[in-house]
Amino acid sequence: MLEYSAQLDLAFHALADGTRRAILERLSRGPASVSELAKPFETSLAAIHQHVQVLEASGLIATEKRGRTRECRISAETIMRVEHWLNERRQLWEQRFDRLGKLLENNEFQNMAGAGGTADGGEHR
Amino acid sequence: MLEYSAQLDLAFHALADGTRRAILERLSRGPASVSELAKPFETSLAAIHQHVQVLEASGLIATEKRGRTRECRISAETIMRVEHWLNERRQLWEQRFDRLGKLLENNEFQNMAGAGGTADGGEHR
DNA sequence: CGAATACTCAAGCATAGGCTTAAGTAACCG
DNA sequence: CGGTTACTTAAGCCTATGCTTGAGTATTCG
Repeated sequence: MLEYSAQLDLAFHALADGTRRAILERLSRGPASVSELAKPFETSLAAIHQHVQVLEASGLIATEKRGRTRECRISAETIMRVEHWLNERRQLWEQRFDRLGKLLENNEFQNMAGAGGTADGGEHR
Repeated sequence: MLEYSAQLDLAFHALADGTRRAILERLSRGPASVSELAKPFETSLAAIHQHVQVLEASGLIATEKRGRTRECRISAETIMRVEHWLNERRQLWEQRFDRLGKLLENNEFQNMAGAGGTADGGEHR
């Protein structure tokens, strides 16, 4: 199994392309074959096939060959992992922001009896 | 202002690199200068500076020059936009999955009086 | 069986990415 | 003022990406 960071590399890289995101949007509405996925685009089928391969390697989709068509469908796990990573960072940041907010509030109370304070809650480093 | 899709391109691309994600992790714990960000890595300061530029262009961080140092800090908006996009896709997918689940349940009830059905809830296309 | 369909694979090509080294440039420090 | 610090810029290099075209290969249909 790939290490966590390498998985995120693949997933974020896969998501960093508008065509691939459009494919995901299509698939979030239900499974489709490669040529169905290709229809909305002007690029070649081979190019879409390559995008599908990138998406599958990232774990964002899963595919299965049925006869001569390949059915592609969204896979939940990876998108959840990505959301989880983002969520953790954001929460860390928000916690810090809340603490900073409270600090500033306290400063304001203190400053009510003094002169205008700095705009920056200097707890840097 | 950049169009939405181009913003996502930049953000996901910025997130698709382990070094840049590590920088974000560091910054989610509080602002830092470029050389502080560079310390944990073996790469050159110039390389880290380039990563910082990519992150800033994506909107994931904001920076401000103070004297001869540049203070870098997380910026919330973009990370929230990215989470929002992922969340929407996942919800679409989950809705579909729920409907499919209910369909399969119904099939099971129907199949209790009949023979073994197909494993696939064939509502494809 | 033979044609059409639906990928699949392999080269080749142009651009973008990430890194390095080697200069700058702009504050600070003594 | 001169040296150190902290970026900043530029050039070059090598790899990775995304796309195309031109073959395959496997299925399905008449």
